[in-house]
Amino acid sequence: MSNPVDLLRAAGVRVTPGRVRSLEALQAATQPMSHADIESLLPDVDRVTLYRVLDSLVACGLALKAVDTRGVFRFSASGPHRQHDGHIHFRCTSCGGVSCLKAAPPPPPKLPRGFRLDAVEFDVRGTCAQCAGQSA
Amino acid sequence: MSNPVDLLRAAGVRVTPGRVRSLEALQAATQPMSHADIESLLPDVDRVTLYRVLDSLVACGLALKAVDTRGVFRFSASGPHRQHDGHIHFRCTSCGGVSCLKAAPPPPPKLPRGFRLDAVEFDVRGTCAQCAGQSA
DNA sequence: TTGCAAATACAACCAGGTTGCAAAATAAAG
DNA sequence: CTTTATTTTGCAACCTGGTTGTATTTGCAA
Repeated sequence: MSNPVDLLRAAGVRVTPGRVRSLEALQAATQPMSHADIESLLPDVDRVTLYRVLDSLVACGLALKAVDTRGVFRFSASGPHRQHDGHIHFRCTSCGGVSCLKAAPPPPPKLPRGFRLDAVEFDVRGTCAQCAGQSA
Repeated sequence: MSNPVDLLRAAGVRVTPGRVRSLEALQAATQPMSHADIESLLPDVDRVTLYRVLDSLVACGLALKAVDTRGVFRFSASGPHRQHDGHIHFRCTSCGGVSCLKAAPPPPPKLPRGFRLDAVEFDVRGTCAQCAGQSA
């Protein structure tokens, strides 16, 4: 049951063409996509509507939002099993690719009084085997 | 020898008022600062000049540039003491601010064969005490 | 002191993202 | 199948952070 319509219904939000198509696009993607990426895939969806659709998907937990190194937001479908929670990401600075490492992330540190924890992200940056081989 | 003028000279770049004052501001700061933060501290420095000054400091290794959770660039002095190396950053998803936690970062994980490590970043995201208090 | 490369100020511009509001569409009740 | 309350869409305008072009000024080395 991972088809967009059911997911949207289960999340308790209205099922609209824009949401269905955006969610399909996110699910089909192999990398987090920027607003511009998705817009070029769905040229007949209004620019502003797309911003709001993406935010609504994030709000109901069906998508994740993060900033890339240039300060641009990128969105990805957050699968039913929260598959990107609980392990470490390796980001290749050469090809931009993301690999998942098997190792478990470290435990969250203690926070000062009053701080509220949402998420921890352990990002490891470097050069992946392929790119390292090519430059050698 | 950590005064701005000497640092700039040692880095082989021209010593200008804008660079000296910006570097002083970065050194005095306890957190990475956005362009807007620095601008409000140095109101008589031109906006565009400040952008170029900050980029020049990054280019010659005297400052570090990173994006916060809202996609805004933040700058910090990369002193000889590398004060932002060796501890964890907390990024507030509400105000975009960055705080330094006392805890030491976890050791880097083992990488698959052929992968080359450049840097690890342990990012903790959530709501800082100030923002949490306001929303309550 | 002079000459020139590098830095500054200012205006215009650009990209990504947000806001306000009228018109259209969803989904639930009758 | 209608009606109705509420969301969502589409469009225009707007905002913030950041960049580019260029004439003028400044740092600094000869």
